[in-house]
Amino acid sequence: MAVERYNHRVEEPKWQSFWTETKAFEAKEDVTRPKYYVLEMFPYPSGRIHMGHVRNYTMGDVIARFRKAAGYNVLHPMGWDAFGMPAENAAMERGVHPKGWTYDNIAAMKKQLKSMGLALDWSREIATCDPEYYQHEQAMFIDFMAKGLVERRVSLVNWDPVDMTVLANEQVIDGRGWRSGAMVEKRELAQWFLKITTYSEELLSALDGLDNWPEKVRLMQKNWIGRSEGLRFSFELEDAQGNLLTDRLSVYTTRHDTIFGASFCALSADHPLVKTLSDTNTGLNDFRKSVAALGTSEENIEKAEKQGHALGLYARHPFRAGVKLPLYAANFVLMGYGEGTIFGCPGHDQRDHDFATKYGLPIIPVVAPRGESVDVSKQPYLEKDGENAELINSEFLDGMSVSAAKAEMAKRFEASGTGERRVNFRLRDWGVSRQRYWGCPIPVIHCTSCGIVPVPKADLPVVLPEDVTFDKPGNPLLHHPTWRHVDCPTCNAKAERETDTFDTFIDSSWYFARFCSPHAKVPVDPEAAKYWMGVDQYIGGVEHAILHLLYSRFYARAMTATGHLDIKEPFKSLFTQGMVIHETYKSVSGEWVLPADAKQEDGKWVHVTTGEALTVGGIEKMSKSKRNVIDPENIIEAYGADTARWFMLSDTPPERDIEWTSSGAEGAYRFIQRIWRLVNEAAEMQGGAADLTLRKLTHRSIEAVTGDLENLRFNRAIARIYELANGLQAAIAQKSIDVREAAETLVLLSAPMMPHLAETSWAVLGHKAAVVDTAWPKTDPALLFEDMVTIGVQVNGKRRDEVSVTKGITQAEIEPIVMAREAVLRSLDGKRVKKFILVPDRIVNIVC
RNA sequence: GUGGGCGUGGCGGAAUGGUAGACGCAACGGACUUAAAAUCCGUUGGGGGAAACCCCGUGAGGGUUCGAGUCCCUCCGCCCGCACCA
Repeated sequence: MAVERYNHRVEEPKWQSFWTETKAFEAKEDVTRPKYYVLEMFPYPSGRIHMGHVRNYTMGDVIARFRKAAGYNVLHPMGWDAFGMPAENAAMERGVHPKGWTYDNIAAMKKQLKSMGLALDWSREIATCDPEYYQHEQAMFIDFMAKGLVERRVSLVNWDPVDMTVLANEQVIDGRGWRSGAMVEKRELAQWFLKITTYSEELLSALDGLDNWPEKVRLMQKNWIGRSEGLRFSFELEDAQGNLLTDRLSVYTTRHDTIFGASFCALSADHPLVKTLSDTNTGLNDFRKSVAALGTSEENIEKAEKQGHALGLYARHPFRAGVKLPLYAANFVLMGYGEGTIFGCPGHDQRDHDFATKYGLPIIPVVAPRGESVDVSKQPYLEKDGENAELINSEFLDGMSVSAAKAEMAKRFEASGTGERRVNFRLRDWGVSRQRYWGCPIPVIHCTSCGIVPVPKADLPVVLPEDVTFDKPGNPLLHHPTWRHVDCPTCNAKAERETDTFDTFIDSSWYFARFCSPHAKVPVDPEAAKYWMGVDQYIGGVEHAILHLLYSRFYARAMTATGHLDIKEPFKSLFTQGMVIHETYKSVSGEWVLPADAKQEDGKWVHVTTGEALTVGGIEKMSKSKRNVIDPENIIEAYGADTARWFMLSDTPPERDIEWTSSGAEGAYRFIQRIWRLVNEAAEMQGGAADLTLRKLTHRSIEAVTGDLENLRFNRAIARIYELANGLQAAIAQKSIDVREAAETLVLLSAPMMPHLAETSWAVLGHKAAVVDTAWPKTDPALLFEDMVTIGVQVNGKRRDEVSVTKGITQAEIEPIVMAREAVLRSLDGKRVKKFILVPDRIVNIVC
C-alpha cells in the first residue's frame, strides 16, 4: 500500500508550535550539567531573511540540536542588531519612523526564522535599539570613562560625505565608506574614542591561544594590529646656512642598522613641521594640497609616483660629522604611523630607492651578502635578517649581521639619550562617535563651566527622542528643538547633551554576554555569565574577521577591567561559513536576467519568453542588483524548511561558497520523501531476523555522523546518512530482516538537520516522547569491530589484487596467502621478491 | 607588491602518506504505467579488449618514499585578505 506523501505544510507548523508550547529550547542555568553555548552572528533587521541567514542559522541549529541530544545544557539565543543607517534611510526616503520600520522588520523576520524550525530560546530575545539593552551600554561607557578607556580628542577623522558621519579606520575600504561606498574625506572633529590600543599587545598575543579560530582570521587580526619592533630617535636639524635649529626631528625605524646608508629624511605632508613651513611657502602648500587630493585608494597608490618637496632644511647624521641629509615632504609617508617621518635608506628599501633615483640622491650600500659585494644602483638589496648578510661602509658596524647591528645601534642611541627601542602598532583607537539619529545616545553632557560631565547613572537611560524629523541632512538629534538642552548634573547651569550616537559596532560587541542574562538589572549577571560564557561555537561570515570580532575581543577585556565580565576571549571556537551563490545571466542590452528566465537552446543561452540571446555572467553572491536572489520564504513554502536546511548542509563543505541549484533543492526534497517512505515501511514490518551487516552499518553510521557533527563536517555527515538510508532500503526489500534499529537510527541521526520530519517519523515508529527529548544514539563497540578486513595488494606500488583476511593478521600469516594469488603471480612474472611490506589491516606492497 | 588559501570525473565534492573518485547532482539504459510524473533496478574518469584483464589518470615539471591527491622544490592558474606601515 502506497504511503501518502509527507506534507511539510502540515507537519512543520505543527512541530514548531509543539516546541514553542513545551518550551523545548528555553535554557536554564544548571551547574550539574555541562553547558554548550552556540551562537550565530545576530542579524540586522532588514525586513526579510536571505539564503545567507538560512545557511548560517541552519548550521548553528544543527549544532544546538545535536549537542542537546548529546546531553548538553544548550544555550542558543537570537536577537537583533537593530540600530543603523538603513532605518534612517527608510525614514528619509519613505517618511516612516526608524523605530516603527525596525520593529516591523523584526516581526517579519522573526516569523520567517520561526518557519525554519530553529531550536532557539526566544525568551532571551534582545534588540539593541531597546532602551532595556542600550541603557547598559551607556552605563558601561561611563565605567569605561572612569577606567581611562575613553578619550575625547580632536582628530583627523574619516568623513563619509554621503552618510554624513564619521567612520572608523576599519570601516574604510579602499578609501571608501564601507556602507555608502562614497570616497572618504579627512576632517578634523572632536570625537569619542575607545582606547582599544591599550590592549594592542594582549589582543595580539592572545590570538595564539585561539586554537579553534580559523588561521585566516587570526592572521588578518594579527596584520591589522601590526606590531613592529624598532627604534625611535631624533636628528639635529640645521637650516640651509648650517645654523643649528632648536627643534629636532624624531623618526621611527625598524632598520636602524642601515643608518650609515641614510641619504635623506622624508616627512608626511601632514607632519606639523611641514604644516608650519607651508604657511610661508606657497609651493609647499600646493604640494600638500596635491597629496591630500590624491587620496589613499588602491588604484591611486599603485599609480602614484613617489613625490617629494624639498624643505630647505637638513638633518645632521648622528654618527658622521658633516654629513647632512636633506629634508623632504613626501607623499608616501603616512602621518598615522610611527612619527610620521622616516630616514631614507635607498640601498635597502624599495620606496626609498624609487625616491632617491627620482631626486638624484646618493644610494649607499651598507648591507651585502657576507663576503660579497653588492650593486644597489638599479635595485635595493633587501636582506632583512639571517646570518648570511653583513654590514659594510658602516664604521663600527662593519662585519656585523643585521640583527647584531640593530642591537648595537639601539644600545648607542639609548646610551646617548637620543633614542629608545620602541614597539609600534598599526592599530588605532576606535572612534565611536557617529552623527546619526538611530543609534545609542552617548551619555555625556557638555557644560561650559564643568566641561565633559557623564550622565549620572541614576538618570540612565538617555532615551532617544521619537519626535524627530529627517527633512534636512545631518543629525536629527542636533535639529531637535529641546532634547539636547539640559541642566548640568554637576553645577545645574544650562548645558547640552552630546548629540552623537555610538557606532553600532558597540551594540554587537557585547550582545553575546547579554544573552546570558537578558533581563538582568545590570549589564551582565555575574553568575549567569560564569556559567554560560564563553561562546562554545560562534558562526558567522568572514567579513567580520576584523571589525566585529576584534571589537568584541576588546569589549570582553574592557568589561572585565570594569567588573562587568570575567572572561577575556568571548568566542572559544569560531567558524566562518561561506556565502550562498547563484548563477547570473545578462541580456544583450546589459540587463541582468532572472536565472528562471534563462534556458539553453542548441548549446546557447536564450531568454525563455523573448528568445533573446543571453550571456552567462558567472556564479556570484546572491544580490538584488544581479537578480540572482532566491527568496527562502518561497523555498520553505514550496519544499519545506527541512528541504532548505538539508540542501544548505549537503555536498559543499560549510566554509566554502555553496551554489544554489534548483536540482539540488529538488534532490533534497526527494530524499525527505524517501526517508518518509522508508520509515513507514519499516514501521509496518514485524519481526524479522537481526542482520549483522545492517547492524554494523547502523553503528558505523552513528560513529561517523557523531564525529562529523562534532567537527562541523555537515556534508560528510549527510553522505553517511545517505549510506545508512541506502542500506536500510536494501534490507527492507529483503522483507525478512529486522530493520527497526536502522530505521530509528536514521531518524535520530538526521533529526538535527531535518527536525520536523524526524519528529513525525519518530511518532510513526511508535514513540510517545518527542525527538527533542530523546538522547543521541549510542554505538555498540562490539558492532564497530570488524574481524575481517579487505586489504589491497600492490606489486611495485601498483594495485593488482585484494584479499579478505582476519583483522590484525601478521606478515608471516598473510605472505603465503598473498603469494598464492593468481593475479599476484601473474604480476610478479617470475621475478624474485625483494621486499614484502605489510601495513597492518591496510595494504600489502610487494617489491620485485 | 605582500600574506594566506586552493587546483581531483560533466558538476558539488570524498580520501589519518596506504585499494583515488565515498555520497549527492546530472546523464544514459531498463522495469512499472495507456502515457507522463513519481518510484525501483542498473551504467557512468579516459583509452584498449569478446572477456579475464591491461594502460593512462588528482594544474605542469622534478624530488623524497616500498608507496604521493596528500610531504618537499620550481613553475602555471584561480580565489581571498592587507596594502606606500618606515
